[in-house]
Amino acid sequence: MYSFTEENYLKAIYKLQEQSDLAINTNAIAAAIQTKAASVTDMVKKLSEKKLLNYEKYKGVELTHLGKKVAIDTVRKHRLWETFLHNKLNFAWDEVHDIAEQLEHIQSQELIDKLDEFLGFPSHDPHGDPIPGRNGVIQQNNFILLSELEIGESGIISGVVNHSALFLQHLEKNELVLGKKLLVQEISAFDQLVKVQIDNKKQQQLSSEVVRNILVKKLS
Amino acid sequence: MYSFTEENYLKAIYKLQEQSDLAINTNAIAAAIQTKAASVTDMVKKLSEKKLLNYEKYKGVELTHLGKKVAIDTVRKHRLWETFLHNKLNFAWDEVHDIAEQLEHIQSQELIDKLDEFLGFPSHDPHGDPIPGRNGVIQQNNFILLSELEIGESGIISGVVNHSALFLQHLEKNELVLGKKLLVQEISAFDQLVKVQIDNKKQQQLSSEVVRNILVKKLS
DNA sequence: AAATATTTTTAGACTTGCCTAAAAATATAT
DNA sequence: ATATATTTTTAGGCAAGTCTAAAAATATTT
Repeated sequence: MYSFTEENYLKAIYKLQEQSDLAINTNAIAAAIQTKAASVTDMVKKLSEKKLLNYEKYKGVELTHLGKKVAIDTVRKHRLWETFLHNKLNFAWDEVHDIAEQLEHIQSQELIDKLDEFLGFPSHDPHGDPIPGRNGVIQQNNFILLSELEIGESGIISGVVNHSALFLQHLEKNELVLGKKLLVQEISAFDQLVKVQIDNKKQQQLSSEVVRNILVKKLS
Repeated sequence: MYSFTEENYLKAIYKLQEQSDLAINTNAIAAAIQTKAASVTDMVKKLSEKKLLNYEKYKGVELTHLGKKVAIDTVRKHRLWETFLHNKLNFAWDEVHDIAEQLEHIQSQELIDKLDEFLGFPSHDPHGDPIPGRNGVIQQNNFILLSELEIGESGIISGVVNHSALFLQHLEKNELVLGKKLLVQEISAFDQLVKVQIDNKKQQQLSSEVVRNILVKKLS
């Protein structure tokens, strides 16, 4: 139906559109997709002809309803494959992304439906990101940043902002994985280090870089 | 490492090489791969430059050790994915081929190793074809054609020669699936129809087209 | 408002893989 | 052995997707 490359462009534009409400410009797409602005111009013209996005010279692009549908479907496939790799094949959560980047382009609706069922219709991928449904609906999380918790408040680790392998490995090494409960005990006035207690047991100091990249489900 | 297209050429040439000991000519490859002879000439030149096969103008091609290794690895991936689709996702045995044709090109050694383990290191795919090991070794079957059994002999259905969806569906519809025991009871002198008894129960007449395409493991 | 800087697009070229049509080589028939 | 048929290769071209360098448009500064 749509090529590997087309799906990647649509997914990248979709993610840029989510991140900010500004018009999506050529350079931003080029940076996201690791290519050159000139190549992006070529490609958005083609995608525009296929009614996947609206493109006005020098103005930027915007996905059409169809383009958004294709993008979300690609995200769905990506996250289902990540879940498979993590839950069934025991890949660590920092290893699943690159392989899922390839698997997400396999063309077969039936495959995705059966994979979804095999995985037990998961709602979130190994990084806590919501998995869009068949219908394209994405259940919105009400997660907040760990850095937003006040002293005395607690939350369950439910996602990450930074998805880099380096950050994910760092979290894993420090037992900061999905499902852990964190209680904020102290926030240093001097260097903003946050002291948390993990699962009512051991205490740990977290840098502000870390607490700004962990999403938690706040416990009342 | 190698492109989708390169892997497909190598796999096709490998299979032709298995089927007959004749030199593999351009037209045969074109037919196998659904393309034109001129395109094959272009491609075999490139594969030859990459040391994946030996090519002499007007003489045909022959895989190098490296080319054979890549081909067998692609077959391994194909058959492991078919096994996954059938055993885990409940695809029928006639539905797995096309999806596996895509999945076999995913690049990740670790993925294949983990998939293999997840499946319990299967020795055969859903059609009874042997799955090459990590090392490229293919355990040879000693299966024979059902048509080779004499009256009074019996065997376990262990594979098929014809892999077409139509044939596979026909077998499924008639309970002629892997593992069934067949006892040859009668071979018509007139029309060569073979009467078999399935699993010591119901009897059935099989056309010579069918018996020439079923592989069985002969019972002593 | 003019000058400068930045962003975006165009132009032309490259690679991979495919095609058709024509030419060259090989195989087969008389 | 010559003529005919078949197979294979060459030549030239096309589409997708990428690139660099230059031109055009937009944005920013003074």
